[in-house]
Amino acid sequence: MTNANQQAVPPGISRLAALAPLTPAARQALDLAARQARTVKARGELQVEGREIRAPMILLSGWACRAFNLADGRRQIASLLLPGDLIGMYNHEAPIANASVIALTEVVVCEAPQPREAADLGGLAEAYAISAALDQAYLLRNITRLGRMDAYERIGNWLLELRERLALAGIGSSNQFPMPLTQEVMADTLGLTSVHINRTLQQMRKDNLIALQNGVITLADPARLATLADHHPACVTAAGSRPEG
Amino acid sequence: MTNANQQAVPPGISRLAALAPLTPAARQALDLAARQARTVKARGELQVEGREIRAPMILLSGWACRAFNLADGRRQIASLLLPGDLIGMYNHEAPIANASVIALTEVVVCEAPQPREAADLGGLAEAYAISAALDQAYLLRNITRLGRMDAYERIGNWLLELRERLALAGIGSSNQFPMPLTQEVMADTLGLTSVHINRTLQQMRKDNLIALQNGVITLADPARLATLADHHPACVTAAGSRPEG
DNA sequence: CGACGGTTTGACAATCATCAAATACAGTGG
DNA sequence: CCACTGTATTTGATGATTGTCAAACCGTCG
Repeated sequence: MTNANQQAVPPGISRLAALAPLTPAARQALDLAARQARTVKARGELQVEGREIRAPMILLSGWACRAFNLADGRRQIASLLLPGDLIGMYNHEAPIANASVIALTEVVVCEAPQPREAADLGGLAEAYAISAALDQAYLLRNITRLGRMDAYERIGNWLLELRERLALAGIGSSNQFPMPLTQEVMADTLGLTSVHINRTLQQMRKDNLIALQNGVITLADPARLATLADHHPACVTAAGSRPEG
Repeated sequence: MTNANQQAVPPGISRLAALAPLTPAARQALDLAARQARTVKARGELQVEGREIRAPMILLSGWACRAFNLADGRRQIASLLLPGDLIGMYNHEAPIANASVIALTEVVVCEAPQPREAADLGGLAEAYAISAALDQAYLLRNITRLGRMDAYERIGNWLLELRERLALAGIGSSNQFPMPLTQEVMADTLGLTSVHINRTLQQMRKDNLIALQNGVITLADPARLATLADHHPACVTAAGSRPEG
């Protein structure tokens, strides 16, 4: 049963399963879809702004983003897409992509199974809905970061958010996780320049808040960082203790 | 048939009807819901961050926002809510508000009818879905504004977006619309200070791009402004020429 | 008239961007 | 194994956009 293409269970599937209890049928639909996976190299376009969306996708592994380019070359990454995130999932007819989706690392994606069939396919629709709500919550947080936080806070807050999101997909531990992004990409995500990212990261290292080795970031004192950067975990449903506290 | 509580058709209903073709039944459900309207004064809270959402609402008239407060008093308005916008509409169980929703002017809201009954209730679900997609599109744009535009561009881009959104609800004309917000609220929306908003608005007046009298803003040259501020209208569906060009 | 919220103005400070170059690092080919 | 190339990180010097603080002004309302 092990799939040659990937590890036993791609992180993306783990995340969806963690969002809502799935029936065996739903789980099977996901596994089946994941078997039809497609690999895209870093910098590849998963979705083109303004173009009609053929089918929604699940990001099984790797990092991607929704990006915008201004006329003069400035770029803003509106959100990062991590394993388990849905790409181009809309509930209306003939949806058009409202952003370009770009692979930041090599990524693996598959088509997202439609939950409509067979009485909701057991919680799949619920998982999608929770994923959508989380997506929105993180967009709102990103707006707050960009609008009202300084560079130091932005980075700190953002790192804690990454930890939280990656944890859902079973990636990383309580105080460290992979960081495959260049400082330039971080800059485009946080609305800063790569030079300023670099200097601020150095400061955070001096302050013994973070450490970075071999593409793995370590948060030395997440609690203190959370206070400094005004971070609170996202929570979108009161049902069970499902998403996380 | 005219409703004592409101004008014949509240702008919020017009917008939803403009998003997707509604069957008479759907239309009737909306009109019925609108009759149970509730008025909230400026500064009133429509939704409290972290609290469970009882029922989704439609903003029938007036302006509101989704706001965040940082520990030290800084505030960020993540998005404005205009007539026809949906408040707290999620598709999962026991949703929790991920932001505070605050009335910026006196607003009128009603409960949003559930589209699930009776075979989708004729396009109501479609209208909701398109509204959700537009909401997301505008969040992404706001992120781009905050992350990569200077004060002048932010304001210009934002004004054009307001014009576009208000037009859907039948509010304003091709080059002017009401502006009930204080410069302080504009500042919290655009990630600036009210002082800087004030100075930048003055500059835009000198440049003959905008004029402001009695709470009505006039865009003297929307095309030039669109070029300066890198603005492109939002489009979320390829179906018909529905939302707008 | 006085109080109040909002706008406007001025002087100054600070964060962050810009420009340019040096350094480190990884992969490639000789 | 070592130059070689390209990308990413780091550093320095300088300037611009925007924030901060404080006060004046203005219209409205009681």
